[in-house]
Amino acid sequence: MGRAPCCDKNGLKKGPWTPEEDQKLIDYIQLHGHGSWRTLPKNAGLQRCGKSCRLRWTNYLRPDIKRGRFSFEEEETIIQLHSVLGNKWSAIAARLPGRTDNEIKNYWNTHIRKRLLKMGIDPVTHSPRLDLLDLSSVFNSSLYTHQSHQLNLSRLLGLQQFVNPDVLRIASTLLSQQQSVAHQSEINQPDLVLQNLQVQNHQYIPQQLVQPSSSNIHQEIQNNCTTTTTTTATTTTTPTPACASALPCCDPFLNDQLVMQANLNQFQSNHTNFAYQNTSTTTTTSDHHQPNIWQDNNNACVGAAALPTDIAGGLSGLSSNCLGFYGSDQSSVIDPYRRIQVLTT
DNA sequence: AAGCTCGTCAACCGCTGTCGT
DNA sequence: TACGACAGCGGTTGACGAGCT
Repeated sequence: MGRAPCCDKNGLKKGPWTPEEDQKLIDYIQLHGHGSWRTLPKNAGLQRCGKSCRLRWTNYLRPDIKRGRFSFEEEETIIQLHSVLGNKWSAIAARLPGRTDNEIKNYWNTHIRKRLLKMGIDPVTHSPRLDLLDLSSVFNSSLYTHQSHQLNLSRLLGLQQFVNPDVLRIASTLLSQQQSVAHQSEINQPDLVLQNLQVQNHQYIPQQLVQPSSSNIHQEIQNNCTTTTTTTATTTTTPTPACASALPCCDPFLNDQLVMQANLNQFQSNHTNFAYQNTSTTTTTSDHHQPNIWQDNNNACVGAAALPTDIAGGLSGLSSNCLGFYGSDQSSVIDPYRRIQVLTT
């Protein structure tokens, strides 16, 4: 049983604010400041709870609030900050003058999050959702040489920065076992292996896709969100529960998975190589005429050009959008727009 | 024109952290 | 140290409008 809602007490009013109520609140705060929100509504002659007054003021009536659509720069900032801060909306809002946490949260959930999903990017981790990919496409393509029924181990090793190392180890073990069995029985049947690998890889986060620790913001988050325990033997840093959402993890959003799987299926049928399709694009982060990568899936593939060829080839059956977006260097993780610039100059 | 679906966003709910006693 | 009051935060809800059939 949670605490009773404060507005249920004393029959206080709920729901949308009227212009008269707004004016009362504005007048009172301009004269006296908000002081104690608990006592404010009574003093201001409002039939509202203090919580409701505070929310109305901070999210709507405050004079320094900037209203209207988010600019491209604001959107870019939100994405960058979210990649580091996670769902710390108030922390993000603190770095966007005139925007409230509520506004940013709404904008994220209704605009940005959907765009990322459409591109095959996990909006929580800001990394490609490899856990949703069909690994059979990997093993049925260039990783697995059909003629010889042998696994291309060099290419498999090239995957290690994207795939759970345990999965790779199991993959190499099982496939080598299977190769010997298949060789004996002349049966090539990787299905059981792939089923196992798919499950194993489901929760894995590629390490190089974790944000770099060089930025001040990231350092701040590390300071805020981790507890360090030192023993005589080791020093371990663990995320505090409150900050778990800010750290890369795979959330089980089933709807998201359905959306992304649909997109990945589309990508697998539409994109069979990593060649950058739009090399004429030249852009800078300060150029207001730069193409909006959220609106163009092909533009989001630019990072793939920088992938090592063995990896790119090995992943030819995977979503080029997923891998291309962040590429393989750290800068692209924190700033996808700068990534475009780097690759096109 | 009516009904339906979907997107948007203001507002609410409940939990957590902080501070004073 | 324990407890209560309060402020703030993040997730969720629901009203409303636009677009579609």
